[in-house]
Amino acid sequence: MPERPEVEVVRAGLDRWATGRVIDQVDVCHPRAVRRHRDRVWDFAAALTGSTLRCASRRGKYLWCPLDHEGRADGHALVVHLGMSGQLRVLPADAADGPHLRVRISFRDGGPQLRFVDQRTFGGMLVDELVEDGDGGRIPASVQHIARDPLDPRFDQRAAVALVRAKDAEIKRVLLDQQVVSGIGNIYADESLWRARLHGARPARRLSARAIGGLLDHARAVMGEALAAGGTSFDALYVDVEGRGGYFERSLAVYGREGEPCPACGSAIRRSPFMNRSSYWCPRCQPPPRRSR
DNA sequence: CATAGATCCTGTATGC
DNA sequence: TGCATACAGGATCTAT
Repeated sequence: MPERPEVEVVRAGLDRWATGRVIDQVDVCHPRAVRRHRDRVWDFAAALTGSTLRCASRRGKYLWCPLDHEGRADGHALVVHLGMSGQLRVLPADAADGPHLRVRISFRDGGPQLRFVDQRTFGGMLVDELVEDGDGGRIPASVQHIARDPLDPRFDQRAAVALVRAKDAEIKRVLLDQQVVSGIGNIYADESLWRARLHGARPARRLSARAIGGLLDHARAVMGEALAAGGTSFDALYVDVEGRGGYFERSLAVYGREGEPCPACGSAIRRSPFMNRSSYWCPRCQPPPRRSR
């Protein structure tokens, strides 16, 4: 469930179900799920066993829970990225293994397990060192490079606008660059661009600061609305920790709506190839720059 | 250094 | 029915 609203829904569920629980056993069912955990000296399961999970945090699309050992912070965290198809599920210990179970975490209290399920295995988990984040907080070293998202109270919009304008690339590509602004993926990029009446192929450096500011405002608004609806779920692949989908799919204006009328002007929504997937846009509200599909 | 494109997977939907 | 192709909520590595 991969963009900021969906990841935040998962974070809240993780926080509610896992905080304060002591890990009893970790089973890695597919080694690829743990490929980013590079510390061979301290293997993934051993690093977690006996630790207590602290409250769940998030930066962009990354989640993590700091670890306590024997009642004190040990300077590490369990980090999770859902990738394209990852789920964190809270399931009773006696529930059957689903088809794409990658990691199972059991707790000392014998209560519901935390299971990482991931069809395409682009997601993963690791135990990583916590470092200073420059704002008085702590963040996993592997998440340091991720920018704040537009809904983050510490998001610096002026700085983000300047960063966007400094990029020599199409605006959609910049919007998806997690080091510039985080949390936005293919759905909310297209929805934000539509609301801002900008075509994704417009060069970022030729947009005014005002236009980029407006675009970020729309990104913030659409992701806020999506979060309130529990996120966007096209199918059972994208669910919260208790297996429930979100309802924002029916509020999407353009994403996945090729041929359907634009909610603003009625023109047929277009789809064009973009980075091995698709962009959806309205030909009248979002005129493409010349020499673009 | 910065950017565009290919790549890692597994499954479903669609067309011939 | 069988098979081939396209496509999917992402990040990262690689050529240029």
